[in-house]
Amino acid sequence: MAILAGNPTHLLAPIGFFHQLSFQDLDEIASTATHREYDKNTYLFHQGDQARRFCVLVKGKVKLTQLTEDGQQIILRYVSPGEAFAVVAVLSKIPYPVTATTVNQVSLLTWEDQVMLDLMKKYPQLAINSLRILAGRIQEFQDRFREQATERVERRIARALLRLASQTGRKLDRGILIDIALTRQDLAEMTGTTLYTVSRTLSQWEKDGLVSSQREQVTILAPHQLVVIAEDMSK
Amino acid sequence: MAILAGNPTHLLAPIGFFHQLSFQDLDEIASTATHREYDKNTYLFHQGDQARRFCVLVKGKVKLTQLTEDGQQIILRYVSPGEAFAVVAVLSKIPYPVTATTVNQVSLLTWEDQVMLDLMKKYPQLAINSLRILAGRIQEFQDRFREQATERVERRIARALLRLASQTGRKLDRGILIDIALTRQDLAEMTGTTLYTVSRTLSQWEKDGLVSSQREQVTILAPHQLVVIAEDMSK
DNA sequence: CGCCTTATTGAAACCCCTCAAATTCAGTGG
DNA sequence: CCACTGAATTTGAGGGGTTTCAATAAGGCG
Repeated sequence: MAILAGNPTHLLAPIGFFHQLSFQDLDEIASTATHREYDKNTYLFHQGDQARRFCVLVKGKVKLTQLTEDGQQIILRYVSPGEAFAVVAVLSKIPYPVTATTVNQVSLLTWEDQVMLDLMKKYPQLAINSLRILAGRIQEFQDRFREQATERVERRIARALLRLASQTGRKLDRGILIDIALTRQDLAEMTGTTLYTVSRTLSQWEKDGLVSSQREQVTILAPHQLVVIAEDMSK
Repeated sequence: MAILAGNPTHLLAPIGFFHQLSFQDLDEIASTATHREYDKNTYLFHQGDQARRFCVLVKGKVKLTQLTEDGQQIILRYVSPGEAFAVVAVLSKIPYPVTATTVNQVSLLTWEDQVMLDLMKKYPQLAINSLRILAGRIQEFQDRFREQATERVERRIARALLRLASQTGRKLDRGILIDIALTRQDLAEMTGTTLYTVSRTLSQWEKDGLVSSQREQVTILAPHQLVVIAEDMSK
Protein backbone atom coordinates (compact mmCIF):
# COMPACT_ATOMS: atom_id res chain seq x y z
CA MET A 1 0.00 0.00 0.00
CA ALA A 2 2.87 2.36 0.68
CA ILE A 3 3.34 2.98 -2.96
CA LEU A 4 -0.29 4.00 -3.27
CA ALA A 5 -0.22 6.40 -0.39
CA GLY A 6 -0.90 9.95 -1.34
CA ASN A 7 -2.54 9.67 -4.69
CA PRO A 8 -3.94 6.25 -5.29
CA THR A 9 -6.60 7.55 -7.62
CA HIS A 10 -3.97 8.63 -10.10
CA LEU A 11 -3.06 5.02 -10.42
CA LEU A 12 -6.60 3.75 -10.73
CA ALA A 13 -8.43 6.37 -12.74
CA PRO A 14 -7.09 5.47 -16.17
CA ILE A 15 -7.81 1.76 -15.74
CA GLY A 16 -10.83 0.43 -17.58
CA PHE A 17 -11.98 -1.42 -14.54
CA PHE A 18 -12.52 1.86 -12.69
CA HIS A 19 -14.29 3.91 -15.34
CA GLN A 20 -17.02 6.29 -14.27
CA LEU A 21 -16.21 6.13 -10.61
CA SER A 22 -15.63 9.27 -8.60
CA PHE A 23 -12.31 9.99 -6.95
CA GLN A 24 -13.97 9.51 -3.57
CA ASP A 25 -15.16 6.05 -4.55
CA LEU A 26 -11.74 5.22 -5.91
CA ASP A 27 -10.19 6.22 -2.63
CA GLU A 28 -12.26 3.70 -0.77
CA ILE A 29 -11.75 1.04 -3.37
CA ALA A 30 -8.02 1.59 -3.40
CA SER A 31 -7.82 1.44 0.36
CA THR A 32 -8.97 -2.17 0.27
CA ALA A 33 -6.46 -3.25 -2.34
CA THR A 34 -3.07 -4.80 -1.89
CA HIS A 35 -0.31 -3.51 -4.11
CA ARG A 36 2.74 -5.54 -4.93
CA GLU A 37 5.61 -5.72 -7.41
CA TYR A 38 7.07 -8.85 -8.96
CA ASP A 39 10.20 -9.68 -10.93
CA LYS A 40 10.10 -11.16 -14.39
CA ASN A 41 9.47 -14.87 -14.82
CA THR A 42 7.65 -15.22 -11.53
CA TYR A 43 4.58 -17.34 -11.00
CA LEU A 44 1.64 -15.32 -9.64
CA PHE A 45 -0.49 -18.42 -9.29
CA HIS A 46 -0.75 -21.89 -10.74
CA GLN A 47 -3.57 -23.60 -12.55
CA GLY A 48 -5.47 -25.51 -9.88
CA ASP A 49 -4.64 -23.20 -6.97
CA GLN A 50 -7.57 -22.07 -4.92
CA ALA A 51 -8.62 -18.71 -6.32
CA ARG A 52 -8.57 -16.08 -3.61
CA ARG A 53 -7.64 -12.84 -5.25
CA PHE A 54 -8.97 -10.62 -7.92
CA CYS A 55 -6.10 -9.02 -9.87
CA VAL A 56 -5.67 -5.83 -11.87
CA LEU A 57 -2.42 -5.32 -13.73
CA VAL A 58 -0.99 -1.84 -13.31
CA LYS A 59 2.37 -2.15 -15.05
CA GLY A 60 4.19 -4.80 -17.07
CA LYS A 61 3.00 -7.92 -18.85
CA VAL A 62 1.53 -11.15 -17.53
CA LYS A 63 1.25 -14.38 -19.49
CA LEU A 64 -1.71 -16.70 -18.94
CA THR A 65 -1.14 -20.32 -19.89
CA GLN A 66 -3.06 -23.53 -19.59
CA LEU A 67 -1.85 -27.09 -19.36
CA THR A 68 -3.74 -29.80 -21.19
CA GLU A 69 -4.34 -33.20 -19.65
CA ASP A 70 -1.51 -34.73 -21.63
CA GLY A 71 0.96 -32.04 -20.64
CA GLN A 72 0.84 -29.77 -23.62
CA GLN A 73 0.93 -26.09 -22.79
CA ILE A 74 -0.97 -23.38 -24.60
CA ILE A 75 -0.79 -19.63 -24.19
CA LEU A 76 -4.22 -18.17 -23.67
CA ARG A 77 -3.23 -14.53 -23.76
CA TYR A 78 -0.94 -11.80 -22.60
CA VAL A 79 -2.40 -9.38 -20.08
CA SER A 80 -1.65 -5.69 -20.60
CA PRO A 81 -1.68 -2.90 -18.03
CA GLY A 82 -5.17 -1.85 -17.02
CA GLU A 83 -6.64 -5.29 -17.56
CA ALA A 84 -8.16 -7.46 -14.88
CA PHE A 85 -7.46 -11.17 -14.71
CA ALA A 86 -8.43 -14.08 -12.49
CA VAL A 87 -11.93 -12.61 -12.68
CA VAL A 88 -13.42 -15.91 -13.67
CA ALA A 89 -12.13 -17.91 -10.76
CA VAL A 90 -12.98 -15.42 -8.06
CA LEU A 91 -16.58 -15.11 -9.19
CA SER A 92 -17.16 -18.80 -9.64
CA LYS A 93 -15.27 -19.84 -6.51
CA ILE A 94 -13.40 -22.45 -8.49
CA PRO A 95 -9.66 -23.09 -8.70
CA TYR A 96 -7.73 -20.90 -11.10
CA PRO A 97 -8.12 -22.43 -14.54
CA VAL A 98 -4.88 -20.90 -15.75
CA THR A 99 -1.32 -20.28 -14.68
CA ALA A 100 -0.16 -16.66 -14.51
CA THR A 101 3.49 -15.80 -15.04
CA THR A 102 5.12 -12.39 -15.14
CA VAL A 103 6.90 -11.55 -18.36
CA ASN A 104 8.35 -8.29 -17.10
CA GLN A 105 8.76 -6.38 -13.95
CA VAL A 106 5.13 -6.24 -12.91
CA SER A 107 3.01 -4.04 -10.67
CA LEU A 108 -0.22 -5.54 -9.42
CA LEU A 109 -3.34 -4.61 -7.45
CA THR A 110 -5.28 -7.42 -5.80
CA TRP A 111 -8.41 -7.81 -3.71
CA GLU A 112 -9.72 -10.75 -1.76
CA ASP A 113 -12.65 -12.31 -3.53
CA GLN A 114 -15.26 -11.50 -0.89
CA VAL A 115 -14.02 -7.94 -0.57
CA MET A 116 -14.39 -7.46 -4.30
CA LEU A 117 -17.90 -8.91 -4.28
CA ASP A 118 -18.91 -6.47 -1.54
CA LEU A 119 -17.35 -3.61 -3.45
CA MET A 120 -19.34 -4.56 -6.52
CA LYS A 121 -22.56 -4.54 -4.54
CA LYS A 122 -21.74 -1.11 -3.20
CA TYR A 123 -20.50 0.23 -6.54
CA PRO A 124 -22.46 -1.50 -9.31
CA GLN A 125 -20.41 0.40 -11.83
CA LEU A 126 -17.51 -1.85 -10.87
CA ALA A 127 -19.50 -4.90 -11.86
CA ILE A 128 -20.68 -3.25 -15.05
CA ASN A 129 -17.12 -2.35 -15.96
CA SER A 130 -16.11 -5.92 -15.35
CA LEU A 131 -18.92 -7.04 -17.59
CA ARG A 132 -17.60 -4.88 -20.36
CA ILE A 133 -14.14 -6.31 -19.91
CA LEU A 134 -15.38 -9.89 -19.91
CA ALA A 135 -17.61 -9.17 -22.89
CA GLY A 136 -14.60 -7.99 -24.83
CA ARG A 137 -12.70 -11.08 -23.82
CA ILE A 138 -15.49 -13.36 -24.99
CA GLN A 139 -15.39 -11.55 -28.29
CA GLU A 140 -11.70 -12.20 -28.54
CA PHE A 141 -12.00 -15.88 -27.72
CA GLN A 142 -14.84 -16.30 -30.15
CA ASP A 143 -12.68 -14.79 -32.82
CA ARG A 144 -9.70 -16.92 -31.99
CA PHE A 145 -11.88 -19.98 -31.81
CA ARG A 146 -13.18 -19.21 -35.27
CA GLU A 147 -9.67 -18.61 -36.57
CA GLN A 148 -8.52 -21.87 -35.11
CA ALA A 149 -11.46 -23.69 -36.64
CA THR A 150 -11.34 -22.23 -40.11
CA GLU A 151 -7.90 -20.89 -40.88
CA ARG A 152 -4.57 -22.28 -41.93
CA VAL A 153 -1.51 -22.05 -39.79
CA GLU A 154 0.30 -19.35 -41.73
CA ARG A 155 -2.62 -17.01 -41.32
CA ARG A 156 -2.95 -17.69 -37.63
CA ILE A 157 0.71 -16.92 -37.09
CA ALA A 158 0.34 -13.68 -39.02
CA ARG A 159 -2.62 -12.70 -36.89
CA ALA A 160 -0.81 -13.57 -33.69
CA LEU A 161 2.14 -11.39 -34.65
CA LEU A 162 -0.10 -8.48 -35.55
CA ARG A 163 -2.00 -8.85 -32.29
CA LEU A 164 1.22 -8.89 -30.33
CA ALA A 165 2.51 -5.91 -32.26
CA SER A 166 -0.56 -3.89 -31.37
CA GLN A 167 -0.27 -4.84 -27.71
CA THR A 168 3.43 -4.63 -27.12
CA GLY A 169 4.88 -3.25 -30.32
CA ARG A 170 7.67 -0.69 -30.21
CA LYS A 171 8.08 1.40 -33.31
CA LEU A 172 11.59 1.37 -34.75
CA ASP A 173 12.67 2.87 -38.02
CA ARG A 174 13.19 -0.63 -39.43
CA GLY A 175 9.75 -1.77 -38.38
CA ILE A 176 7.79 -2.80 -35.33
CA LEU A 177 9.62 -4.71 -32.63
CA ILE A 178 7.57 -7.06 -30.50
CA ASP A 179 8.95 -6.04 -27.18
CA ILE A 180 8.81 -9.22 -25.13
CA ALA A 181 10.89 -12.36 -25.15
CA LEU A 182 9.02 -14.55 -27.59
CA THR A 183 10.25 -17.99 -28.55
CA ARG A 184 9.07 -20.02 -31.53
CA GLN A 185 7.55 -22.31 -28.95
CA ASP A 186 5.55 -19.40 -27.52
CA LEU A 187 4.19 -18.51 -30.92
CA ALA A 188 3.34 -22.15 -31.52
CA GLU A 189 1.43 -22.31 -28.25
CA MET A 190 -0.52 -19.21 -29.16
CA THR A 191 -1.51 -20.46 -32.59
CA GLY A 192 -2.02 -24.14 -31.94
CA THR A 193 0.84 -25.42 -34.04
CA THR A 194 4.37 -26.69 -33.51
CA LEU A 195 7.58 -24.77 -33.09
CA TYR A 196 8.83 -26.39 -36.28
CA THR A 197 6.06 -24.95 -38.37
CA VAL A 198 6.52 -21.55 -36.77
CA SER A 199 10.23 -21.69 -37.50
CA ARG A 200 9.66 -22.63 -41.12
CA THR A 201 7.09 -19.91 -41.58
CA LEU A 202 9.28 -17.22 -40.04
CA SER A 203 12.22 -18.37 -42.15
CA GLN A 204 10.13 -18.00 -45.27
CA TRP A 205 8.90 -14.59 -44.22
CA GLU A 206 12.44 -13.54 -43.44
CA LYS A 207 13.45 -14.51 -46.99
CA ASP A 208 10.53 -12.47 -48.30
CA GLY A 209 11.54 -9.49 -46.17
CA LEU A 210 8.34 -9.45 -44.12
CA VAL A 211 9.96 -9.93 -40.75
CA SER A 212 13.32 -10.07 -39.12
CA SER A 213 13.66 -12.59 -36.34
CA GLN A 214 16.40 -13.41 -33.94
CA ARG A 215 16.46 -15.58 -30.91
CA GLU A 216 13.36 -14.87 -28.80
CA GLN A 217 12.62 -11.77 -30.79
CA VAL A 218 10.60 -10.78 -33.82
CA THR A 219 10.47 -7.50 -35.71
CA ILE A 220 7.78 -6.89 -38.28
CA LEU A 221 9.31 -5.17 -41.30
CA ALA A 222 6.30 -5.12 -43.61
CA PRO A 223 3.14 -4.93 -41.51
CA HIS A 224 0.97 -4.34 -44.51
CA GLN A 225 2.15 -7.53 -46.17
CA LEU A 226 1.43 -9.46 -43.00
CA VAL A 227 -2.06 -8.03 -42.94
CA VAL A 228 -2.53 -9.28 -46.48
CA ILE A 229 -1.62 -12.77 -45.32
CA ALA A 230 -3.83 -12.47 -42.26
CA GLU A 231 -6.83 -11.30 -44.24
CA ASP A 232 -6.24 -13.02 -47.53
CA MET A 233 -9.50 -14.28 -48.95
CA SER A 234 -7.94 -16.96 -51.13
CA LYS A 235 -7.34 -19.06 -48.04
CA MET B 1 -46.31 -9.02 -21.28
CA ALA B 2 -49.74 -10.57 -21.08
CA ILE B 3 -48.28 -13.97 -20.59
CA LEU B 4 -46.33 -12.74 -17.61
CA ALA B 5 -49.25 -11.13 -15.88
CA GLY B 6 -50.12 -12.67 -12.55
CA ASN B 7 -46.98 -14.50 -11.56
CA PRO B 8 -43.96 -13.30 -13.48
CA THR B 9 -41.62 -14.25 -10.70
CA HIS B 10 -42.40 -17.91 -11.21
CA LEU B 11 -40.93 -17.56 -14.64
CA LEU B 12 -37.86 -15.67 -13.52
CA ALA B 13 -36.89 -17.17 -10.22
CA PRO B 14 -35.26 -20.37 -11.49
CA ILE B 15 -33.15 -18.53 -14.07
CA GLY B 16 -29.49 -18.10 -13.21
CA PHE B 17 -29.56 -14.52 -14.25
CA PHE B 18 -31.98 -13.72 -11.41
CA HIS B 19 -30.38 -15.58 -8.55
CA GLN B 20 -30.51 -14.05 -5.10
CA LEU B 21 -33.08 -11.45 -5.96
CA SER B 22 -36.23 -11.05 -3.92
CA PHE B 23 -39.66 -11.63 -5.40
CA GLN B 24 -40.32 -7.92 -5.06
CA ASP B 25 -37.24 -7.06 -7.06
CA LEU B 26 -38.17 -9.64 -9.66
CA ASP B 27 -41.58 -8.06 -10.00
CA GLU B 28 -40.07 -4.74 -10.92
CA ILE B 29 -37.50 -6.32 -13.19
CA ALA B 30 -40.13 -8.38 -14.95
CA SER B 31 -42.37 -5.39 -15.43
CA THR B 32 -39.73 -3.80 -17.67
CA ALA B 33 -39.25 -6.87 -19.84
CA THR B 34 -40.85 -7.72 -23.12
CA HIS B 35 -41.99 -11.29 -23.57
CA ARG B 36 -42.37 -12.88 -26.96
CA GLU B 37 -42.67 -16.28 -28.63
CA TYR B 38 -41.07 -17.31 -31.90
CA ASP B 39 -41.48 -20.22 -34.30
CA LYS B 40 -38.67 -22.55 -35.19
CA ASN B 41 -36.08 -21.49 -37.75
CA THR B 42 -36.65 -17.81 -37.20
CA TYR B 43 -33.93 -15.20 -37.11
CA LEU B 44 -33.88 -13.25 -33.85
CA PHE B 45 -31.13 -10.97 -35.08
CA HIS B 46 -28.33 -11.01 -37.62
CA GLN B 47 -24.63 -10.56 -37.18
CA GLY B 48 -23.99 -6.87 -37.77
CA ASP B 49 -27.38 -5.61 -36.62
CA GLN B 50 -27.33 -2.79 -34.12
CA ALA B 51 -27.58 -4.41 -30.70
CA ARG B 52 -30.54 -3.02 -28.82
CA ARG B 53 -31.87 -5.80 -26.65
CA PHE B 54 -30.62 -7.96 -23.89
CA CYS B 55 -32.15 -11.46 -24.18
CA VAL B 56 -32.91 -14.24 -21.73
CA LEU B 57 -34.17 -17.52 -23.12
CA VAL B 58 -37.11 -18.96 -21.20
CA LYS B 59 -38.06 -21.94 -23.33
CA GLY B 60 -36.68 -23.70 -26.40
CA LYS B 61 -33.30 -23.61 -28.09
CA VAL B 62 -31.44 -20.86 -29.89
CA LYS B 63 -28.46 -21.34 -32.16
CA LEU B 64 -25.69 -18.73 -32.30
CA THR B 65 -23.64 -18.72 -35.47
CA GLN B 66 -20.92 -16.58 -36.94
CA LEU B 67 -20.03 -15.95 -40.54
CA THR B 68 -16.38 -15.71 -41.50
CA GLU B 69 -15.14 -13.16 -44.02
CA ASP B 70 -15.05 -15.74 -46.76
CA GLY B 71 -18.56 -16.95 -46.12
CA GLN B 72 -17.89 -19.99 -43.99
CA GLN B 73 -20.29 -20.42 -41.13
CA ILE B 74 -19.47 -21.75 -37.70
CA ILE B 75 -21.76 -22.61 -34.82
CA LEU B 76 -20.61 -20.90 -31.65
CA ARG B 77 -23.09 -22.55 -29.31
CA TYR B 78 -26.62 -23.56 -28.58
CA VAL B 79 -28.41 -21.49 -25.94
CA SER B 80 -30.50 -23.39 -23.40
CA PRO B 81 -33.41 -22.13 -21.31
CA GLY B 82 -32.33 -19.86 -18.47
CA GLU B 83 -29.31 -18.56 -20.33
CA ALA B 84 -28.76 -14.98 -21.36
CA PHE B 85 -27.38 -14.06 -24.74
CA ALA B 86 -26.55 -10.90 -26.65
CA VAL B 87 -24.98 -9.74 -23.39
CA VAL B 88 -21.76 -8.82 -25.09
CA ALA B 89 -23.22 -6.53 -27.68
CA VAL B 90 -25.52 -4.63 -25.36
CA LEU B 91 -22.76 -3.83 -22.93
CA SER B 92 -20.24 -2.79 -25.51
CA LYS B 93 -22.70 -0.90 -27.69
CA ILE B 94 -21.38 -2.67 -30.72
CA PRO B 95 -23.27 -4.51 -33.43
CA TYR B 96 -24.24 -8.10 -32.65
CA PRO B 97 -21.19 -10.23 -33.41
CA VAL B 98 -23.34 -13.31 -34.02
CA THR B 99 -26.53 -14.39 -35.70
CA ALA B 100 -29.26 -15.90 -33.49
CA THR B 101 -31.70 -18.41 -34.94
CA THR B 102 -34.44 -20.32 -33.18
CA VAL B 103 -34.13 -24.08 -33.34
CA ASN B 104 -37.48 -24.76 -31.68
CA GLN B 105 -40.54 -22.97 -30.61
CA VAL B 106 -38.92 -20.33 -28.40
CA SER B 107 -40.02 -18.14 -25.53
CA LEU B 108 -37.92 -15.05 -24.89
CA LEU B 109 -37.58 -12.18 -22.43
CA THR B 110 -35.85 -9.03 -23.65
CA TRP B 111 -34.88 -5.65 -22.26
CA GLU B 112 -33.67 -2.52 -23.99
CA ASP B 113 -29.97 -2.04 -23.40
CA GLN B 114 -30.29 1.17 -21.42
CA VAL B 115 -33.09 -0.23 -19.29
CA MET B 116 -30.94 -3.21 -18.42
CA LEU B 117 -27.98 -0.99 -17.52
CA ASP B 118 -30.19 1.02 -15.16
CA LEU B 119 -31.52 -2.17 -13.63
CA MET B 120 -28.00 -3.36 -13.02
CA LYS B 121 -27.14 -0.15 -11.25
CA LYS B 122 -30.19 -0.50 -9.06
CA TYR B 123 -29.71 -4.24 -8.48
CA PRO B 124 -25.97 -4.95 -8.51
CA GLN B 125 -26.77 -8.62 -8.01
CA LEU B 126 -28.00 -8.64 -11.61
CA ALA B 127 -24.60 -7.48 -12.81
CA ILE B 128 -22.84 -9.97 -10.56
CA ASN B 129 -25.00 -12.79 -11.86
CA SER B 130 -24.17 -11.72 -15.38
CA LEU B 131 -20.51 -11.78 -14.46
CA ARG B 132 -20.82 -15.35 -13.32
CA ILE B 133 -22.55 -16.30 -16.53
CA LEU B 134 -19.95 -14.59 -18.68
CA ALA B 135 -17.17 -16.08 -16.61
CA GLY B 136 -18.54 -19.54 -17.28
CA ARG B 137 -18.76 -18.78 -20.94
CA ILE B 138 -15.16 -17.63 -21.09
CA GLN B 139 -14.20 -20.88 -19.42
CA GLU B 140 -16.07 -22.76 -22.09
CA PHE B 141 -14.49 -20.88 -24.95
CA GLN B 142 -11.04 -21.28 -23.45
CA ASP B 143 -11.65 -25.00 -23.27
CA ARG B 144 -12.96 -25.24 -26.79
CA PHE B 145 -10.11 -23.10 -28.03
CA ARG B 146 -7.68 -25.49 -26.42
CA GLU B 147 -9.47 -28.49 -27.85
CA GLN B 148 -9.40 -26.94 -31.26
CA ALA B 149 -5.72 -26.20 -30.94
CA THR B 150 -4.53 -29.50 -29.56
CA GLU B 151 -7.00 -32.26 -30.36
CA ARG B 152 -7.81 -34.41 -33.34
CA VAL B 153 -11.10 -34.21 -35.12
CA GLU B 154 -12.53 -37.50 -33.88
CA ARG B 155 -12.14 -36.38 -30.32
CA ARG B 156 -13.71 -33.02 -30.95
CA ILE B 157 -16.73 -34.64 -32.55
CA ALA B 158 -17.08 -36.97 -29.58
CA ARG B 159 -16.94 -34.03 -27.22
CA ALA B 160 -19.48 -32.08 -29.24
CA LEU B 161 -21.91 -34.99 -29.19
CA LEU B 162 -21.51 -35.44 -25.45
CA ARG B 163 -22.00 -31.73 -24.88
CA LEU B 164 -25.14 -31.75 -26.99
CA ALA B 165 -26.40 -34.84 -25.22
CA SER B 166 -26.06 -33.18 -21.84
CA GLN B 167 -27.84 -30.07 -23.07
CA THR B 168 -30.61 -31.49 -25.18
CA GLY B 169 -30.39 -35.23 -24.69
CA ARG B 170 -33.55 -37.26 -24.32
CA LYS B 171 -33.15 -40.62 -22.66
CA LEU B 172 -34.49 -43.54 -24.65
CA ASP B 173 -34.09 -47.20 -23.84
CA ARG B 174 -31.75 -47.58 -26.83
CA GLY B 175 -29.61 -44.67 -25.76
CA ILE B 176 -29.59 -40.88 -25.66
CA LEU B 177 -31.28 -39.08 -28.49
CA ILE B 178 -29.98 -35.61 -29.32
CA ASP B 179 -33.30 -33.90 -29.61
CA ILE B 180 -32.71 -31.22 -32.19
CA ALA B 181 -32.34 -31.35 -35.96
CA LEU B 182 -28.61 -31.77 -36.40
CA THR B 183 -27.03 -32.18 -39.81
CA ARG B 184 -23.50 -33.40 -40.49
CA GLN B 185 -22.82 -29.89 -41.61
CA ASP B 186 -23.94 -28.56 -38.21
CA LEU B 187 -21.58 -30.90 -36.42
CA ALA B 188 -18.80 -29.89 -38.77
CA GLU B 189 -19.41 -26.23 -38.01
CA MET B 190 -19.28 -26.93 -34.30
CA THR B 191 -16.03 -28.83 -34.44
CA GLY B 192 -14.17 -26.97 -37.12
CA THR B 193 -14.02 -29.72 -39.68
CA THR B 194 -15.87 -30.71 -42.86
CA LEU B 195 -19.14 -32.53 -43.26
CA TYR B 196 -17.23 -35.31 -45.02
CA THR B 197 -15.06 -36.04 -42.06
CA VAL B 198 -18.07 -35.96 -39.75
CA SER B 199 -19.89 -38.37 -42.01
CA ARG B 200 -16.96 -40.75 -42.14
CA THR B 201 -16.54 -40.63 -38.39
CA LEU B 202 -20.20 -41.26 -37.67
CA SER B 203 -20.24 -44.13 -40.16
CA GLN B 204 -17.33 -45.71 -38.38
CA TRP B 205 -18.96 -45.24 -34.99
CA GLU B 206 -22.18 -46.68 -36.33
CA LYS B 207 -20.26 -49.80 -37.43
CA ASP B 208 -18.77 -50.00 -33.95
CA GLY B 209 -22.19 -49.64 -32.35
CA LEU B 210 -21.38 -46.38 -30.58
CA VAL B 211 -24.07 -44.30 -32.20
CA SER B 212 -27.04 -44.63 -34.46
CA SER B 213 -27.51 -41.80 -36.90
CA GLN B 214 -30.19 -40.97 -39.36
CA ARG B 215 -30.84 -37.91 -41.38
CA GLU B 216 -30.48 -34.83 -39.15
CA GLN B 217 -30.49 -36.98 -36.07
CA VAL B 218 -28.01 -38.73 -33.83
CA THR B 219 -28.56 -41.17 -30.99
CA ILE B 220 -25.74 -42.10 -28.68
CA LEU B 221 -25.86 -45.81 -27.96
CA ALA B 222 -22.67 -46.21 -25.94
CA PRO B 223 -21.99 -42.96 -24.08
CA HIS B 224 -19.21 -44.49 -22.06
CA GLN B 225 -17.32 -45.50 -25.18
CA LEU B 226 -17.68 -41.99 -26.54
CA VAL B 227 -16.28 -40.61 -23.32
CA VAL B 228 -13.29 -42.87 -23.76
CA ILE B 229 -12.67 -41.38 -27.18
CA ALA B 230 -13.23 -37.85 -25.88
CA GLU B 231 -10.82 -38.29 -22.98
CA ASP B 232 -8.38 -40.76 -24.41
CA MET B 233 -4.86 -39.86 -23.41
CA SER B 234 -3.17 -41.63 -26.29
CA LYS B 235 -4.06 -38.71 -28.50
C1' DC C 1 -42.99 -39.11 -59.20
C1' DG C 2 -39.57 -35.53 -59.41
C1' DC C 3 -36.85 -32.35 -56.96
C1' DC C 4 -33.89 -30.71 -53.53
C1' DT C 5 -31.46 -31.41 -49.51
C1' DT C 6 -28.69 -34.45 -46.84
C1' DA C 7 -25.51 -38.13 -46.55
C1' DT C 8 -21.99 -41.63 -48.07
C1' DT C 9 -17.81 -43.15 -50.07
C1' DG C 10 -13.55 -43.28 -52.90
C1' DA C 11 -9.27 -41.33 -54.68
C1' DA C 12 -5.95 -37.87 -54.82
C1' DA C 13 -3.64 -33.97 -52.94
C1' DC C 14 -1.84 -31.48 -49.31
C1' DC C 15 -0.97 -29.34 -45.15
C1' DC C 16 1.11 -30.06 -41.11
C1' DC C 17 3.13 -33.01 -37.60
C1' DT C 18 6.67 -36.00 -36.01
C1' DC C 19 11.22 -37.38 -35.53
C1' DA C 20 16.04 -36.77 -36.15
C1' DA C 21 20.15 -34.21 -36.74
C1' DA C 22 22.73 -30.24 -37.17
C1' DT C 23 23.43 -25.35 -36.06
C1' DT C 24 23.35 -21.09 -33.70
C1' DC C 25 23.28 -18.55 -29.60
C1' DA C 26 23.77 -16.95 -24.68
C1' DG C 27 25.54 -17.73 -20.44
C1' DT C 28 28.96 -19.93 -17.23
C1' DG C 29 33.01 -21.06 -15.30
C1' DG C 30 37.64 -22.33 -15.88
C1' DC D 1 39.25 -15.21 -23.50
C1' DC D 2 37.49 -19.49 -24.81
C1' DA D 3 35.75 -24.08 -24.30
C1' DC D 4 31.55 -26.02 -22.46
C1' DT D 5 26.78 -26.52 -21.84
C1' DG D 6 21.99 -26.20 -22.49
C1' DA D 7 18.42 -23.86 -24.79
C1' DA D 8 16.55 -22.04 -29.05
C1' DT D 9 16.40 -22.62 -33.82
C1' DT D 10 16.74 -24.49 -38.44
C1' DT D 11 16.13 -27.87 -41.90
C1' DG D 12 15.16 -32.40 -44.10
C1' DA D 13 12.59 -36.62 -44.75
C1' DG D 14 8.65 -39.29 -44.06
C1' DG D 15 4.05 -40.27 -42.71
C1' DG D 16 -0.66 -39.48 -41.51
C1' DG D 17 -4.78 -37.18 -40.66
C1' DT D 18 -7.99 -34.10 -43.24
C1' DT D 19 -9.52 -31.75 -46.92
C1' DT D 20 -11.01 -31.46 -51.50
C1' DC D 21 -13.40 -32.95 -55.42
C1' DA D 22 -16.51 -35.91 -57.67
C1' DA D 23 -19.96 -39.11 -58.06
C1' DT D 24 -23.62 -41.70 -56.08
C1' DA D 25 -27.15 -42.86 -52.83
C1' DA D 26 -30.84 -42.01 -49.70
C1' DG D 27 -34.73 -39.14 -47.57
C1' DG D 28 -38.35 -35.96 -47.28
C1' DC D 29 -41.91 -33.10 -49.47
C1' DG D 30 -44.86 -30.95 -52.80
